[in-house]
Amino acid sequence: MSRIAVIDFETTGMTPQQGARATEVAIVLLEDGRVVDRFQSLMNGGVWIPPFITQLTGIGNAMVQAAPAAGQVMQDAARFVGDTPLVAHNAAFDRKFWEAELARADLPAAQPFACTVLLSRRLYPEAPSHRLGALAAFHGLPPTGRAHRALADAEMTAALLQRMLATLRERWQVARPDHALLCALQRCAKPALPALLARYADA
DNA sequence: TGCCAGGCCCTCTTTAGGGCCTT
Repeated sequence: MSRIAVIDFETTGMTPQQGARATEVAIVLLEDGRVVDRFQSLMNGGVWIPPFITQLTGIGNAMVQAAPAAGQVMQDAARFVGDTPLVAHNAAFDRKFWEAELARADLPAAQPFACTVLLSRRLYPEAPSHRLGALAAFHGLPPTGRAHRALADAEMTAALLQRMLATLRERWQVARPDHALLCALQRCAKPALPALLARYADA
């Protein structure tokens, strides 16, 4: 059985290195490409949320102040994920917050990440944009809720990933795409793509 | 004072620069 956890953070800024903290996390668990479970929580990191972030996400200071402590949320999130490999849209961003918030909670972060932006650039070079909303429109994916809320974006990323898994099966005859293939695919040079996927294709 | 990320990709590239993508 192939398990993948799709994760999305809402935060107060672009990077923890500049003091930004997570305000919400959502995780959608896929087994063999099907959604089987979800985790979502606002989280209180004890920081002020800039107005433009509230305008962007709809997450305000009162909401976060009433939320569980960030450390408790990360403990629950880490337990939910276990050793399941992770996927995110622009994974470099979410991986930094995953690692930073877990480190604050004295928890290890050993899960490998795959990135749907990099995968999309490989699988759909014809897409006009690889932003999450643009890809949803490009593929005709149904709406999942307010954009820039963690669960809605994680659900949309999961739907995009499901579309990618279907593309791998239908266009490239890869019967059981797994996280290891996604990691190889996202870093594979374009000319080498057919050879890589041929190795994974059903004989 | 002015600026502030960073990894990846593309190309009028490779002794580099600019755009994308995430909040």
